[in-house]
Amino acid sequence: MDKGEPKWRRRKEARPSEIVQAALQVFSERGFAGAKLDEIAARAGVSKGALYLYFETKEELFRAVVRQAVAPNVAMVVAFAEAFEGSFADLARALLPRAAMVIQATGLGKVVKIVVGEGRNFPELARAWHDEVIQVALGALTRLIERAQARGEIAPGDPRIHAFSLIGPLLLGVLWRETFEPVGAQPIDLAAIAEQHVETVLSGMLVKQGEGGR
Amino acid sequence: MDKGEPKWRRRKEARPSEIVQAALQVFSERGFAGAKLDEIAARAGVSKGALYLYFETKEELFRAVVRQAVAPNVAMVVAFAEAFEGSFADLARALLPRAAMVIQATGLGKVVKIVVGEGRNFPELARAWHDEVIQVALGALTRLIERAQARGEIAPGDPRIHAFSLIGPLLLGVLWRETFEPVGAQPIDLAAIAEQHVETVLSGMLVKQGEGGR
DNA sequence: GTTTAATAACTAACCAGTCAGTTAGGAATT
DNA sequence: AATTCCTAACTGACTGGTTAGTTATTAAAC
Repeated sequence: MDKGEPKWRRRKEARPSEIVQAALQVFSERGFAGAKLDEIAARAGVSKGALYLYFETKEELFRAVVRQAVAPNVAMVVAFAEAFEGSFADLARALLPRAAMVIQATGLGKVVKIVVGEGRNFPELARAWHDEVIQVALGALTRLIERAQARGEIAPGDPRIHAFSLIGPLLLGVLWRETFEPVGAQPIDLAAIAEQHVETVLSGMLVKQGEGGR
Repeated sequence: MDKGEPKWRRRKEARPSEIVQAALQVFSERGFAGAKLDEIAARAGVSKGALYLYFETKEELFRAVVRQAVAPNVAMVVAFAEAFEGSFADLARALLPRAAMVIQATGLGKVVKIVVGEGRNFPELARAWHDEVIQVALGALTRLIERAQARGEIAPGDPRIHAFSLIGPLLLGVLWRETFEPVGAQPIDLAAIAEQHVETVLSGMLVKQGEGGR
């Protein structure tokens, strides 16, 4: 035993992002408390000890996951929305399906689940997510709604609740897929939710005739 | 040390419900994995060993919590909805605020969080919740929507997605309160969400004029 | 006196974080 | 160009604390 491959290589630069990538996977599959550092290390191709050369604690590793793997995607969607020229209705019709896609492609839904489920036991997780994701995304959407209200385009009412009205069902769809489909629930199509719900929320669920508003 | 109070009493009938009650509290506060059986036992006024006289495992105890403490409340709301005489619009206007109230009063939101967050690691949790709560509630709502569609009262489209459109924002509100308010997020009023969102979803978010549907 | 609800001390397993030791790989020396 | 030295990236066995589940024993109740 001599010449062959070395047991490991020194790759100070590449490690952190590889570890973060592996951590995203394992956190997604097992949640925060359920994720084992040994498994993260194994998937990143290093030993557990190496993790501690780059990240001080498990929580700090999770924060790094949020910052490097999640926040950029959110920023992209927000930038798209803020650069959008056209009516709010058209923006909404473009935004929801796009958000649905990004959520599925990035495994963002799984991280949401972690934060929701373990926020109570690990408040730092909830705070990091709130500051880096929610504040940014929901804040941007709320401002867009306020502007559309000022233009007389959409109905009065708390703009933040309007934002909830828009994205709530999408989130429900995400949680449905992640939580109940694996145990036998009837599958649901996220893109279909996005499409139908946008039209519902923009023009209403009631058939137009005498009825209308309250 | 003799005459005085006995160290404990045999109360075969009362124990199970007391334990379930204590378990609901502790599960709510700490999540499933985070809840310690010692703490549940302490709050129920028994030792950990006594738990195992009535429940085989931690998961079975959780199922009992769902069945005895949660399902009856859901059944009540469902019964109310199915007995309702009147338009779907009026039913929705009554149902959402009522659901919001029940959720807050019973701590149901906290259990939702557990199921969402830990369903992946403990599939039995997700299955129990799906079978005893989701199937019942969402099934009933979907049927009500189908009937309203048949009467021509509400717009065509997948009735299940319509149901998502109705309750999604409320769920988002619940998760918001439970997850982000404790770490400094701007508070939101569940009743206000219910009220505004029902009107939004029934008659639409757009101001009526040339716009309308797509 | 018998039964059994209930206890308390126990075991076995798990896992975040530590640390003493190992080895890759570049720098200095020949 | 070959050899030696040095450092820090990396390993993997270990520790300490935690907790679901078990069991030998005790005492309440009839």
